Amino acid sequence: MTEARVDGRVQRGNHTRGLILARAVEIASVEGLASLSLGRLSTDLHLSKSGVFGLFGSKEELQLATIDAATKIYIDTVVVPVMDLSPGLAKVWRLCVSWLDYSRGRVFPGGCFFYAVAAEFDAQPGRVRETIVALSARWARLVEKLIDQARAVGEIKEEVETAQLGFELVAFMETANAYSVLNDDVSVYRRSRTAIRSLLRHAASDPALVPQD
Amino acid sequence: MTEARVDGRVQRGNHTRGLILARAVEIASVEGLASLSLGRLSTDLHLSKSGVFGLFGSKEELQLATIDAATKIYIDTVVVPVMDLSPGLAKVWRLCVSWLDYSRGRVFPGGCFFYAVAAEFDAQPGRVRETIVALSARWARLVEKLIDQARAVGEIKEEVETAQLGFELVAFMETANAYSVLNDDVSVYRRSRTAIRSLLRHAASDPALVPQD
DNA sequence: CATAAGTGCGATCGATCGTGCGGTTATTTT
DNA sequence: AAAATAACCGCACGATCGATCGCACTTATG
Repeated sequence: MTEARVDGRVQRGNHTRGLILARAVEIASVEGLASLSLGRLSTDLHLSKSGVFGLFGSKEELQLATIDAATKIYIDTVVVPVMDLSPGLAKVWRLCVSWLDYSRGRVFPGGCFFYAVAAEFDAQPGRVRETIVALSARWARLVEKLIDQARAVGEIKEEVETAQLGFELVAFMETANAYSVLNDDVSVYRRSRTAIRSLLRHAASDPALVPQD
Repeated sequence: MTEARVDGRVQRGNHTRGLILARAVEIASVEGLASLSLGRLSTDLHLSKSGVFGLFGSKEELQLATIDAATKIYIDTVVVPVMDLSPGLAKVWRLCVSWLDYSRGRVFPGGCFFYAVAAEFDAQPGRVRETIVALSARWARLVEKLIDQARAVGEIKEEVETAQLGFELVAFMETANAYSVLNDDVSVYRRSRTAIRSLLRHAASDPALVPQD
């Protein structure tokens, strides 16, 4: 504990970076990563524009850092609470419910951060898009991994295609988010749960394995 | 034919507006409506910035006109070719296939125009968002109308919920577009067709009513 | 024919954008 | 103690933004 520094040079920088990114994530989820402006951030946080700029080096680095900050929040909110469950259909269901709760709870004020930035950069080459592509693939792999685990414990029929089921589950989650944000309506999350439950029941070796709630 | 004017005052304006909007929908589908700039459009089309501005009156009017132009293309491409089919499950299927073809064919270079702009403005109040909300609702009503027609001719089980099935169909279409654009991969359209076919077969009073292709 | 209306251009405006430079201050390293 | 490093600021730059003029030209309307 003797080596613990109360407030060092780098510590202070990281703290400021955290403040900036917290605001940046909010703005980006509502108005997009392109609307992130140094002037706006510096004004909101009572910092100098050059100060904000210097902490990230460029606008693109700021955007990448914002994605990184959102990813940490996303993992903590959606993934971590589910990972200690034992493998099986219920775990797949819990992950979907966790995602829908994350979207409905507006962890990011504009709904799912990644839905917003993916739609924004999906056709614009560059490091931002590459980063989003990688995160999207990572999310798909996680869903498929839990499906395969459920199959491994005999809770999913052998003939079910993992990638196909994963696609369908993700489709219901993302569309619920999109519809809910656009129409400012939370009732669509019920529809999404219904659809997901139906999907899992059809895939299950025993329909009773899918939780009710 | 005596009253045919070669190039009148209003005609000329409408022609120029058409040229501008044709470029505008391309840009907006890739970079978003916010990236539509008067300077960019005027440079691309060899016009003056004030000339472009004067034809629309404001940036917001340009954005709304762009949405309107995209809507016309969308209806002609996706909806019209399907509307003369006789009501039934096959018509629902054809509409979905038509939409997937529209997305895959990159009628707009950035994929579905409305997916892009909806994600961009879904959390930003204003006339643009209101317009998108109305168009989204119109699309959902169309899908539901065809489902109800199919039920009326006895091709869909009575217990199937129209709005629920509509949500699920739209989810598979939109997610295919999103995934395809982000990953520059067309194989996901096969997945989407498989998912939609499965949905319709489960809803059908007789599974054989759903076309193979 | 006279007048109104619309297209289109050039110039210009205030604002905002990302970026760079120089300097001050506090902290870490040598 | 000296030097190096990083945070942070004030200032200014070139570029671009949406918007507003005045003006020339063409066409529609009375």
